[in-house]
Amino acid sequence: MNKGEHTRAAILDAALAQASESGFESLTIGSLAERAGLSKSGLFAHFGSREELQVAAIEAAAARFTQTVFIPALKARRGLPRLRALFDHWLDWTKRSGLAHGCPMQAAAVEFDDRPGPVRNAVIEHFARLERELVRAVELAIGEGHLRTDLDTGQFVFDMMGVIFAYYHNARLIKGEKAESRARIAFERLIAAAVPVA
Amino acid sequence: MNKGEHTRAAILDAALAQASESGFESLTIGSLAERAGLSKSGLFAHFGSREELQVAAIEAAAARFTQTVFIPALKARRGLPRLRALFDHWLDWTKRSGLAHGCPMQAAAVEFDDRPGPVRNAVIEHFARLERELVRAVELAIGEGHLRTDLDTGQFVFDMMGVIFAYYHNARLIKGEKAESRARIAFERLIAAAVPVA
DNA sequence: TGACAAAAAGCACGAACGTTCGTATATTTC
DNA sequence: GAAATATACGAACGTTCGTGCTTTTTGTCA
Repeated sequence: MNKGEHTRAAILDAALAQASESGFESLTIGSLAERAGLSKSGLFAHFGSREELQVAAIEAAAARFTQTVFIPALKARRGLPRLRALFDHWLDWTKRSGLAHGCPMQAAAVEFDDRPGPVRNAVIEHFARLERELVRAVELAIGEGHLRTDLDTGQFVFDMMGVIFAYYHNARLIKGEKAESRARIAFERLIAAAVPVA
Repeated sequence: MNKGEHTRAAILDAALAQASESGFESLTIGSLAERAGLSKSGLFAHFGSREELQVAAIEAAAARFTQTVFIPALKARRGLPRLRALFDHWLDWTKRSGLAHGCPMQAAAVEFDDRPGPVRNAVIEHFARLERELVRAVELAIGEGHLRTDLDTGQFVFDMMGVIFAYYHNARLIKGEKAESRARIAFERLIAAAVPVA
């Protein structure tokens, strides 16, 4: 890896940490340069603009999400076990990837949902891909006979995401200790309602 | 109402609209003054600081939420009908209260969940109150015999919030047309699992 | 209507914003 | 080792940030 690519990666690491703490809007050139131990101009040279930096940060977050949630889940047997693994890894992916202060993707989703532009497009793309992958995982579970053949896969994924969102809200804002157990209960009930009858 | 109180209310109206569009971080004195048709200093005089302005905006949003969601729901019969009314009003409260670009509370929750201070406290207080009220509504439904007596009320509220969050995510970022129908299906399934057996 | 208070504007400040530029220092390539 | 390129820096740009002070306008009420 080049020197340049290396520092660029280090910058994006710092950017993700900062976005996790205080959101993407807080991702200013100055503060990020200080955190990364670079001058403003030195950092700026790696990206053509602040917007490009934000897009790069989104993409880095997406890559890390894939690495932390999807790749490890492939080790589980396809079908329901893999779906459960996806859920498990998703629950604690921020902790596991050093972003303990919150999911940068969710922050970006809320901050940019009404601001058209490249950043918003990147966020939308990530969530669209995520949804596709989840639907596919559910379909695989159906194919394995683990879930009902008449299951509304889109609805299942919708419900699953709701559980995750509620978990993050509860765990991060309210600091509720029951957040995790409640999330697991909710997910298990989703599954219970989706398994074949008898 | 005094002139001062009147303009103060107008400022907070503008603040909520702006927070709905672009989040609380975008709530700068300058841009808000322009939107409200005041000078920076004229607006600033109504609040001692930007932070106080943000807190006031949170409280204004909370008040509007109560006005739009809770108060109208009191017209429904207590118990399950009122719970359904709460859900319905919650789903479209942003549209109904002129904040079509997103729930300012959710924006604040995500932006401030890791930034201690008065703003964060105000957000936490609102959600704590909201949760208490919801739990109470569920308990009322149990008391009326509409829901199971052994229902875990905290879990039910957790699940309900998940549905709402998934709805807002889906409707606002992805612009999914199915968001509302899926939210209703999910909520009805929550209720179906919570009604007394036979 | 005149006096006094309240409200808004005007003006200025230091700091931080994103961005550009010229220059120095590493690093790579020959 | 020399030439070429990559990488980083420091200074400065115009703008906007939040926030003080002072002055002017506007309401309010005796």
